[in-house]
Amino acid sequence: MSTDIIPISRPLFALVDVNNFYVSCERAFNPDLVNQPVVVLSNNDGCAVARSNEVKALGVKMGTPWFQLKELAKQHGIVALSSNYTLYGDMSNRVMTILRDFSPHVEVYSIDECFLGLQGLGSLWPIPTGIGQTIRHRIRQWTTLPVCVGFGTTKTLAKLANHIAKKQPSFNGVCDLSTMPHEQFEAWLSTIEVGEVWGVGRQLSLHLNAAGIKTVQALRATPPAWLRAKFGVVMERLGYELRGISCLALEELSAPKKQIISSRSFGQLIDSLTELSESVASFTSSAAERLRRQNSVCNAIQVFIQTNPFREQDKQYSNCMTVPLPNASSDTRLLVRAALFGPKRIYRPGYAYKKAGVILTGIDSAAVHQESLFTLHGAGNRSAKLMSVLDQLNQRYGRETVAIFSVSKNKPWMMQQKNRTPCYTTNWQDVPIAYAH
DNA sequence: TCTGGGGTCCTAGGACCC
DNA sequence: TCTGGGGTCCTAGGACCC
Repeated sequence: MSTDIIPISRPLFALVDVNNFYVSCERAFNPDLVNQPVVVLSNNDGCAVARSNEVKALGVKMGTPWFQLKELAKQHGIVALSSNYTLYGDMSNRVMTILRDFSPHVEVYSIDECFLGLQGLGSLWPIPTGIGQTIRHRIRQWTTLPVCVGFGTTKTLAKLANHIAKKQPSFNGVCDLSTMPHEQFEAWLSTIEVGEVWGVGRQLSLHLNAAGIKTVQALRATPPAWLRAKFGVVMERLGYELRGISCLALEELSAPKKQIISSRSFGQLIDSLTELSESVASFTSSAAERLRRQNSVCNAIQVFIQTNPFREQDKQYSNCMTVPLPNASSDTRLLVRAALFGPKRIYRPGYAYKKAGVILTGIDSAAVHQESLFTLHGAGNRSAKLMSVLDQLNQRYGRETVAIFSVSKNKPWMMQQKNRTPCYTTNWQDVPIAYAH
């Protein structure tokens, strides 16, 4: 069979990935950075979250704290830049827009990665590497960004192909595993460590290695049923995907988020409740903005605070609390007001806080599989009932002793002296601080 | 002394991704 | 001195139901 015609029925995926994305974005607007060793730093200039090839060649790992790099930076003239996420988001949109010209089936996987579904487009793009080079050329020309393209009959294989395209200069940025002769295919897989496979992280690598599975080829040769028995359904799926049986579909419609997190490490340690509350208010309002953008409502906010775990000499403390909203809402003022009960309850004086954040949960009730205390639909009955239960309890035991922390169908409440998260209470004002400990 | 089985709902925690 | 900020999915196990 000729390899340059793709049968209509055959699934084919492409993964397009921008090289060193944040660094490449910075270079687009400052050509002096080209060919220079460059890193982009995280919030507070804490860690290197993007590295140019020159920096990678120096052995700098992703996420290395900047203070550990300063000496190396001085030696090699590494340029360090603070991150500019507005810029990166804008550049990302431009790339995705260009990619939509190549296929109607697009899954934006992350800020710098995109899957294209090419099934049925064989007559339009008979040779995958051809479309790959066209994509590279056009994105380079229109945005200056360098990309690599990988093709495979499953998403996992397309990811792997992209990895090969990046590492092996001979591929010129485009690798097609779908038409590669079998011996060559196996040969490549045998050179790649199992940890490079999408979905195999540090822990799984260790366990796979212990079982004698060290290369991608070895993983591919392992019977999926055995993988399932030993590692679970996720690894089984990976096994099939590596064998060219597609288990992961293209997700063209981005589903609304099931939780929205807003959190930050502080540049300086914070010890006052006032400052903590201000941060929590600002986190909540930015999370609420994202909530409204996806047309969701939220019925519980988790607030968390913690000290700096890296300072082992300090007294450590971390705590969190889930604050319910009886009526689900996306109104910033309501959400902030509710969220502010969190720090009030869990704050302990005498600690130096390093990080805080909020998590909006119970959002988009149709998509949430676990039921929260107050759901948007039918909130009336249930929360009214709960309120009355709580009132009775409060009368009976006194307001000092009762908080509702767990609710299910046939067990409407439980008393809890010392709460664990999530702590649900319908009467924030009156639950004494001690119970939030 | 004997001490079910199948199902649901919920949570905590672990692992992974970029 | 200085150590990111988002997310997802899966599993085990407890509580509860009939």
